This record gives sequence, structure tokens and C-alpha cells, in this order.
Amino acid sequence: MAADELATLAALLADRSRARFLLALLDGRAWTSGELAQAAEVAPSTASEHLTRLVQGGLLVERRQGRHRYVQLAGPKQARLLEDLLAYLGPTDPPKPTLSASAANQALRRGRTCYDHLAGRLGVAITDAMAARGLLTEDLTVTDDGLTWLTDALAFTPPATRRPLARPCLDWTERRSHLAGAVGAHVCTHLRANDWVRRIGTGRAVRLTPTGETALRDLLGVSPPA
Amino acid sequence: MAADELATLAALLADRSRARFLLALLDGRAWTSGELAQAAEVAPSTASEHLTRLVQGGLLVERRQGRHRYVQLAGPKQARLLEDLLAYLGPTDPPKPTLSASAANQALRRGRTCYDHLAGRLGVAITDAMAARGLLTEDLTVTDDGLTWLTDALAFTPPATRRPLARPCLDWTERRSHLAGAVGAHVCTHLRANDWVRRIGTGRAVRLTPTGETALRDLLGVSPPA
DNA sequence: CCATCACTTCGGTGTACGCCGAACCGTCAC
DNA sequence: GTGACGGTTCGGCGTACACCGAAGTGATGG
Repeated sequence: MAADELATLAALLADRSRARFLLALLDGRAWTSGELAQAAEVAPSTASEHLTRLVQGGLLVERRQGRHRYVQLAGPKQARLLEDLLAYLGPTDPPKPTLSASAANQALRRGRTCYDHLAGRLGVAITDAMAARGLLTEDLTVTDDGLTWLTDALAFTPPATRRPLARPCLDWTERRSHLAGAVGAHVCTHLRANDWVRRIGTGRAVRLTPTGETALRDLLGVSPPA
Repeated sequence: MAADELATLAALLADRSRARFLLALLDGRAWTSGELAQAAEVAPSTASEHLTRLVQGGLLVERRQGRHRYVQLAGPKQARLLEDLLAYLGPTDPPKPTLSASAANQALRRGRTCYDHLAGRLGVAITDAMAARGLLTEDLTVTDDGLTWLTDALAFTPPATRRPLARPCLDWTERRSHLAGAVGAHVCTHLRANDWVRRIGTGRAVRLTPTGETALRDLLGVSPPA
């Protein structure tokens, strides 16, 4: 019965600590068990048990390395699941923006990674610019022009997998769709590889470097997000 | 914290009986408390408690009428949430198709309602036909031609709400996208209002009537789904 | 080798909650 | 009225599980 599977899946998410883990892992990086324990404010033993459950449930994959246990979202499918759930909870702006939280929030709103692609104002700006140039349609599929541009300007080669080239991902700070899928992921890696964009600290927030700023202006006419 | 809300939402779904309720309610109709209790094979008292939780959680709305309590999915947003989750669980063909289950499955695969629109081979066939005639783009947005066609042939008037006109919905039997959103809902009601399509028994399965078959052939060139 | 460190396993505790049957409360039909 | 019926409330039972600290394992680094 499909109901049982649905309930089992939901049960996997139906815990405060596990939900915190997953939200943290939405940055697409691999975290160690200890880091996650600290982030979720639980004992290492507790975290360990949660992680085995999440791995067994297929939401995470793990990689043991020395005395560390790295876990990561199992794939785009799992990331998408979380995005969908967050989109449902959706428009929940922080009720009481404290000062430091607000500063962190500012950075997050300006630009951040969303699993493997860019989100926030930066992500939306890039998406809009690509759409304005006819590289994407309005509903975020790649045009023919877009494909040649990606190949030429960004050294993109379409993967052989069944993963969709491009798809919209709902941004919960901007309440707008932005570019995800294989192309979204490629744009993100390309920008990070060229140091056009850099992580702020250890979180998901990113900022545009000066080089990146000029590069994006030349490439797409993107003006620096305010 | 977003994690808490995610966990709370998931907890609402993380129960066998509640999941059964929700799946049943995916047909978009209003069910009584007793019907659901029977469908999920729990005592009426148990069902009653579950329903209050689901209503409080915002997934269902209720309407008391005489000694009956009717519940229904709260809206398209909630239906979509369930569809997304099912899409994640996704390609789960029945492992051991028994004979009667298989017959019921055949009917479901042929055509059914999916919350408020049509799915199964019938839903996909209609979607494809509309796309082939240029009424929809490949990624299921309504073209200008499509809008005039909908107005003329199906007496469609775009609603004033923010609900998207058309959007893709992933079909888990066909593994294909089909037409959902306001247009999808309209197509479904129109076909049922004209008795082109009729429910089989009390479930979600539907079948094309002879009238509907010719009507769809004339209108869209849809040949009867095998 | 020994100490440290990241992580896991285990035992124990507390709580949440899914379930039922029995009693109860309106509504409807006669 | 009275009785049947749909639904709810309540008490009680059993289980699942989230959590922790303490003890154990295995890699790392002096």
C-alpha cells in the first residue's frame, strides 16, 4: 500500500533534530556527524542514531573516512523533496528579526546555494538575465540559443543522465522561481570554480567577488544585487 | 525555526491511517468520517481524532451537515503537497499484482481523477493532444491559441485567483507529466458535466463514455486509450 | 605505545501517541 | 415520544522512540 510508504517517509522527516539535519544538508555539502550534532544541539550519540535512520531511509548517503562519518543528501531527488516541502510551508518570513539573525538573513537573501545551485537575489538575477537574453524560456527551459551559449561561455556539456537540464526551483526568500537542474548546478560550480562567487563563512550564504561582478556584467549584463 | 515546522508537518503525515485518509481524499471529493474510518480500517473513534488533527494542521477542511462530518482536502496547495510526496516515492509499480487488484489497477491506469484534474492514460492523452495542437507548450503552459480554444470550445473563463492557469503534475502510473492547475481542473469538470467521462464505482477511476469518446475525437483527435 | 578524538553501542528513562471500547450527544426517522 | 445512527469524548493500554550518559571501538598523532 502506498499509504504505508508515505507514512514511513514522513516519519523520517517528522523529528525536530532530523529536520534540522536535512535543512543544514540542503547546502549540498557533506557534513560530519559531529558538526550536525552541534548544529542541531543534540548529543553525538543521538545524532549518530538519527543519521543511520536517514541513511537507511535513503535520504542521505554516507562516506566513512578515517574516524569521520560524512553524510550528504543522497541526490537531487531528495533535495527536491525537501524543497517541495519547504515551498509548501513557504512564505514564512522570520517573525521577529533580531539584529544578528537579520544580518545573517540579509546575506542569505542576497545570495546562497540551494543544494547544488544558486538561490536568493543572486540566483534570481542570473535566471532573469538568462531569460531576458532568450537563453531560457519564461518557464525555465533551455532554448537552443541557451544551449550553445552554455557550451561556449560556460563550458557546459549536457550530462548523459535523465536529470532535467533545467527546472524551476521555488525560492522562499524571493518567492520567485530560479534556475535549478543540471544547468543550475553547472552555473553554480562554474561560478565557484572561477572564484566569481565565494562562500561566506561556513553556511549556505555566498557573495559575489569583484571579479565575479565584472564577469557577470560582461556575460549577462547582471548588475550587482543591491 | 523552519525545521520545527517541517517536522510538525511531516508528523501529520507520518501515520498509516492518516496517510490512508489523505490518499483517499486525493480524489478531491468530500468524505464522511465514517467512510474514511472504514476505508482505513480503524474504529470510528480513532478516525475522528485523526480528522481533527488533520483539520487543525490545515490539510483538510470540514463541513458539518446534520449528523455527518464531511472532510475534504483544504485546497490545491495541499493536493500538490501530496502529489509531490507521491512523486518522490514515485515509480513503485505493484510488486505482486493479484487478479482483482490488477483489474482495479487497470482501470486506474486507464483514467482517473487526481485531486481535481484527470490523470492516467486518459489525462496524458488529452495533454498530449492539446500540446500537439499548439494549445499548450511542451512544458505545459497555455499558449494564446490555447486560451482562445479553451474559451470557445470548453467555455473556460480564467479565474481571478493567483492559482496558475496550467502546471504539470507528475503521473505515477504513466511516469509522465499531465495537465493540472486551473485549466486541468476545468477540463475535468467540463468532461464530467457533459457526461463524457464517468466515475467507475466509488473510487478515483473514471472511464470515457461513448459520447465522450466521439466528442474528444472531434475536439482534439484523441483516440480511445487502449 | 599511549592519549586523544570522532563516532557508535547500549541501557535506561520519559513522553508521545495510536488504538480501542464504553459512554455520551445530536440528528433523523418513525 | 422512542430507537437507530453518526460522530465525539474519555479512560486506559501498549508501543515506539527521542534523548542522554557511560562504556566501547577504531583511527590519528605524538
